[in-house]
Amino acid sequence: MFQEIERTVSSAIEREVAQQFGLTVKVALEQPKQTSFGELAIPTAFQLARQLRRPPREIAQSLGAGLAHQADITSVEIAGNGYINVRLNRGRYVRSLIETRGKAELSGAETAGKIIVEHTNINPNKAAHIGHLRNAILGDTFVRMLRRLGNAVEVQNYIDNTGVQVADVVAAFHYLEKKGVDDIRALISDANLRFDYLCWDLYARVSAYYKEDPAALEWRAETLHAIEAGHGELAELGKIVGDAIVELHLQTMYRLCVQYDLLPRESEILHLKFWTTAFELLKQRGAIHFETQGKNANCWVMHSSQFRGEDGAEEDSKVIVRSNGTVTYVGKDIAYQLWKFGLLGRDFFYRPWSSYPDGHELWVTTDQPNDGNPPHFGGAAKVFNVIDSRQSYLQDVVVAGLRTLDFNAQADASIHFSYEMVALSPRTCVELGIALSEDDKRKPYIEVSGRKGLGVKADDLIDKLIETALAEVEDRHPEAEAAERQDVAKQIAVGALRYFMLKFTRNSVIAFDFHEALSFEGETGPYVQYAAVRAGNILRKFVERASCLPQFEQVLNGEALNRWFEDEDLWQLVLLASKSDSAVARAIASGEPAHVAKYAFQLAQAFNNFYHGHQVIAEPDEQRRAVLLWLTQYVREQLLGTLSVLGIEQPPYM
RNA sequence: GGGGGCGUAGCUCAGUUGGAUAGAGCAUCAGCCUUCUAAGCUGAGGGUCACAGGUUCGAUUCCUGUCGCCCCUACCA
Repeated sequence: MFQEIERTVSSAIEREVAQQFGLTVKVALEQPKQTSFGELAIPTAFQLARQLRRPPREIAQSLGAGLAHQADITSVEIAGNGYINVRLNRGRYVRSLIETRGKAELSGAETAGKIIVEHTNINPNKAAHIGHLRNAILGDTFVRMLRRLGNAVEVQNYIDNTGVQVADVVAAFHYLEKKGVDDIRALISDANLRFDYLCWDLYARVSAYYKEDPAALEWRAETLHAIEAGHGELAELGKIVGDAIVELHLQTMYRLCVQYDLLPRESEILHLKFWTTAFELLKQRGAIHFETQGKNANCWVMHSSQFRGEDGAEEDSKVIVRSNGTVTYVGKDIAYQLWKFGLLGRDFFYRPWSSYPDGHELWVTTDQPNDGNPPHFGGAAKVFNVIDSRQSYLQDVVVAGLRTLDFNAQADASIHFSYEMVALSPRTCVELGIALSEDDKRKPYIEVSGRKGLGVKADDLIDKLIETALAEVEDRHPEAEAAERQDVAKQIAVGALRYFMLKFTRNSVIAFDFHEALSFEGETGPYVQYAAVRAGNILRKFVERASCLPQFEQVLNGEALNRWFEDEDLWQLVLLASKSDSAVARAIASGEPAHVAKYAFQLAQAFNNFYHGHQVIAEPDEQRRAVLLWLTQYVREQLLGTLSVLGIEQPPYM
């Protein structure tokens, strides 16, 4: 609704500018600094002042005059040096909110064609940690944002099941632990241990072992070769370990309401010759060269001038094919990126991996034809890769690959949706029993390291959050059934975690702190959930006592609404609540899911304010009571809609 | 050395493409539960927007320089 008005107003001003001054401008609207200035502020006069060499105030006056006759607007004022401040007709505005209730208000897809969002992408060789949570929650929320505005989105979770990290754990099982296929199968099916946790420790052990005995790195090379070839016991082990851990990762993410459409696997990129095809293309185009001397001798490399500009030094070149003939991750990623845009001329085979409880099917790539009827995957118009900012160099290489192959439009449509890492606060390290040097203690944060086994596992954190939430729930609702309390605690825990990961903007390093993450007060997910629960309680209790809600559409006409919404607090609340889609649109434009989180918090805060200032059920005036009830219901719906964009559920009680 | 990011209240962070009196949470202090649940609300204190220049009607925002911190610069990803 708000967006509609914004569009009307900005195009009206654009028309005025064209008519009066013969100029074409794009009018951006602002929110006035103070609510008393009105609902919309137009700064266009400042923009034109320079070009027209006239005082901004004068221009504003002349532009504003053209707006005044609009039915949705009650007044247009020129303020300050040249702002045009617009006040909306409150009754009309609220009336149309009541009338459009329930009708979907899609503001139009941002992109024509399919959008692929790739996120999570955890190496399937150990348990997920909090850094992976940030990736998945950021990616999943961005997907929900895009879908909310009507975009067609496909979610892919790329599985690097043939890379060095998997190879290291397989080598550890085989060479260090002397375990075979049957032993590993037994470990995976053992209900008394967590296979991904076991691999977490094993990965740290083998990494330390390599450091002490570099000759053992031969194991890695051997294993990588076997996995790439797809034959022998090492390859078999790789498959078993990878699949088992992928399933555990999916379960972890599902706890946080994160779902995927497709698991594209690196093994198929190799076995279906995706890489071979891409390799030929890259060679033909001269995108990569075979190095005969220097430190990269016998490797196929991409010269840094292609992704770093002309002055890139020779030694900054990126190895695509190693001297032993195996492909690096980047090489496979170029092939994958080409496939995402439908540029490779090849496709995967697919089979269902599993079904989510809501019936949604998750597919995985295979190298053999299968039964079943997979949807059409790939062929996107735009691709978002949710990958941490430390890998921006590699993402540049991938895009440079596309560009060298003359796929410029697709290179431009390849977006590295980057975010900063999740590190640990020194205080949290101490709590975890991690020894810190004097230098470390002075640092603002400590980087986690999978190789050192240093970090907080995702499931441990989720468990701890649930435990903390459960204590609160039991305290408040001792009468409720245990299973139900557990569900509520889980919803609160997930709300807290998702909000925590979303409240920071993407390029801010999160210094993870248990104390902060476990907080359910202030700017947190549970705060927002609590506001929604309170709104629900009012409506529920009212219905319990009065049997049903008033017929708002009949009881509340525009004239009455105009009168009741002279109350500034009520008006500001409904206005803010009506901006939820606008908030999502802005957040997509800026690429910041944090903006949606912030909006949710502000709306919850405004409602909590209202809650304290107004008695809804006890309101004696029948019409005013209807206004308050409608407002409660409307805010609740907008709050729940926003929470669902954030992937946060509403508990039945708190 | 090269590339990128950051520096805003005691702490953690927002700040809408340059705009009106720089905001929030936490922490601290002082208040508010016989009410639709206090996971809440009200109020107070707390700022040289790292520093110095520049661009202009106007700079936390853009440019240059300085200082400090972080990441990348692997035949790991």
